[in-house]
Formats: sequence, structure tokens, C-alpha cells
Amino acid sequence: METETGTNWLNHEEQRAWRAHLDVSRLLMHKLERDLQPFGLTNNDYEILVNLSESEDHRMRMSDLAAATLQSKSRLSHQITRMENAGLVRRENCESDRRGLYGVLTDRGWETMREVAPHHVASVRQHFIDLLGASGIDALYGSLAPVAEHLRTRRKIG
Amino acid sequence: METETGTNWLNHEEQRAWRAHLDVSRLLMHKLERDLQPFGLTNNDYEILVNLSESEDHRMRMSDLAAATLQSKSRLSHQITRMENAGLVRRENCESDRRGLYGVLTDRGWETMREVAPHHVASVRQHFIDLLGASGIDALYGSLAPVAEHLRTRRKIG
DNA sequence: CTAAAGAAGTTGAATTCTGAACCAATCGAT
DNA sequence: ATCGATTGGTTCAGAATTCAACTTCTTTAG
Repeated sequence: METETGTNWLNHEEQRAWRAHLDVSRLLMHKLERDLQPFGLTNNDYEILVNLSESEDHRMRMSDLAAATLQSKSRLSHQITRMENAGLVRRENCESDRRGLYGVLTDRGWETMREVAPHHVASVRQHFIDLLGASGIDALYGSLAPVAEHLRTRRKIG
Repeated sequence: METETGTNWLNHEEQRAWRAHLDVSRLLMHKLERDLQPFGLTNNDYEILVNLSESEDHRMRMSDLAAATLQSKSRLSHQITRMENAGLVRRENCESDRRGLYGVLTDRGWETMREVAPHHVASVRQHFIDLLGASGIDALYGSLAPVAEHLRTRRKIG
């Protein structure tokens, strides 16, 4: 059912779902960011540490890292420079492709990761996971997975 | 069940739900932002226009606007300055509290809103709402509402 | 009535982010 | 082989964001 103007506005249920997603997204990021502050890390820092930690040889190509963390190459480049200055990662040349670079976790980066991860996970639990309950978790994933899929594929195109 | 270290890591279901939320959140914001670009608006611009449009007399106190849009007073102040320069809003003194200011929608702001809103809603539908389906919408809201509530209350405190 | 504390907003400097321009290396077709 | 198109990555300038300091007004307590 559309209005006379032809615009298919959101109904009440749609609005509140949309707003809930928006609010949770923003408030949660903000809270997680604050919980990381005592360790001198930002959310972005942390996510990069996670990605490198879980990778073969604790290293990833810049492009792959940018794709995995959903940010532009430019932003990642700046980010890695900062983390390099902080001693958490280093750049290393790629032999198979002389244009390429690896972002590599340093020992210090790895140590930082091992120290911080438990706190971060606790934070994610406290402010998100544990509030959902098992059924909420499945419901959430069931709802969101198709959206994520849609957006990911559309990303390559546009 | 915890590991020997005492940290209650996320299991597979929890991880994928968490990541889905994260990915949707970021990809969607990015996509919506891009869809607003042709109109010369950012997401933040748009949200402020919405809030003012829906308010009595098309005006809101700065503090309330900051709270409603979940941003710091500082950020909002800069934001309003930009929008003022763009002719979308203006500041107006508050008589009942001489410290206070209103952010007020200009005619141009209102026109912009009426023009852009249909496109934005279409975008939200296309990339989010319509991918969830009716059941997904309810499931999502059911899952997220308690989290949003938790975070909102915790916000005042911390 | 007054002093201290708190609330409303702004400002400015430092940081981060964005988008376009750029360089260098690789690929692909002739 | 070589020329054009892509890919990987950085850099620069401009815009947005953060954080702390600051001003002005209001509220509260004595």
C-alpha cells in the first residue's frame, strides 16, 4: 500500500527495526571504542590486529587487509602507518609481486593482542552477545545474513 | 564452558552473528552515504534534517538534537555550522534559557528534505528492509531492542 | 543574596578520514 | 616486444571528528 506521492514509506514495525539497528550499531561501537581506550587501541587498531593474528604467518597483503576490514586502501595505508609508529605492525615487501606489501604483526603487536583480546571479548559479550540470548543470536544471524550477502556482492560492482 | 585461560570466547554462532551485525552496519552506512551524495548530503546531514522535520516548529534545542542523533555537543556544533553555511538550518536564541540555542530548519532545508526523503527511504528499503522480509523485521527488532535499551541507559551513566 | 557547582554551547588544535591524483609494476593483447 | 589497461599502494589536500579548554547562564545550598 503506497501513499499518493508514490513513496513507500516505512511502517511502524519497519521504522523501529531500522532505528534499533542504527542505535545499537552506533552506541555499541562507541562503547567498544571506549573499552579499548585504556589499552591505547582504537576499534580499527583492534580489528587489524585480529585479522593479522588469524592469518598465516601473521601477515596479510595490504589489499586483502583493506577488503577484510571494509575500508579504503587510503584509509588502511594511514592506519598501518600509525600502527607501525606504535610498533604494532610493520610493512614488508612482497617478493612475488614487487608492487605489493605485507602488513605483518610484530611481537609487540602479538603480545598486545593476547593481552587485549579477552577484555574485548568480554566487552562484546556484556554489551551485545549476552543480551541477545541463544535464540536472539540465531534470529539475528538469520535476519542479517542475507542483507550482509547482498551488500557484500553489491560492493564489488559499485 | 570456558577455556583454561578463563576467557569465554565466542562460539561459532556467536561469532557469525556478531560479524553479520558489524558488516551490515558498516556496508549499509557506506551505501546509504553514497546514495545521498548526489544530493550533496551526508548521512549526518540527513539525520538532522529528519529530526528537525519531525519536531514541533521544525526546531530543536542543540542538546536534544545531539542526544537524538547520538553525537557529542562539539560534533553537533560543527555540523550545524556547516549546515548553516549550506543554508539548510539556522541557529536561533532560546528565550526561556539564555544559554540555549535552537537549531531550526530553513525553508531550503525543508524543501531539501521533501526532495531527498523518498530517495533515502527507497535506499533503506532496497538495501535493508526489503531484504529482511516481515518475519526478519520482527525478529531483528525482537533481538535488538533489549540491546539498544541496555546501551541507551548505560549511556547516561558512563 | 551570594558563591560554588552544573548545564548549554562554542572554539581551536590535533587527529583521522575521504577522494582524487599519482607512481610503479604487472597483465593482456596484439 | 610493446603499448594500453589494471592492480597495488601511497600521498596530498580538504573535510570531518575528537578532546579539552573556555564562556555564559542557571541552579542550588547556605
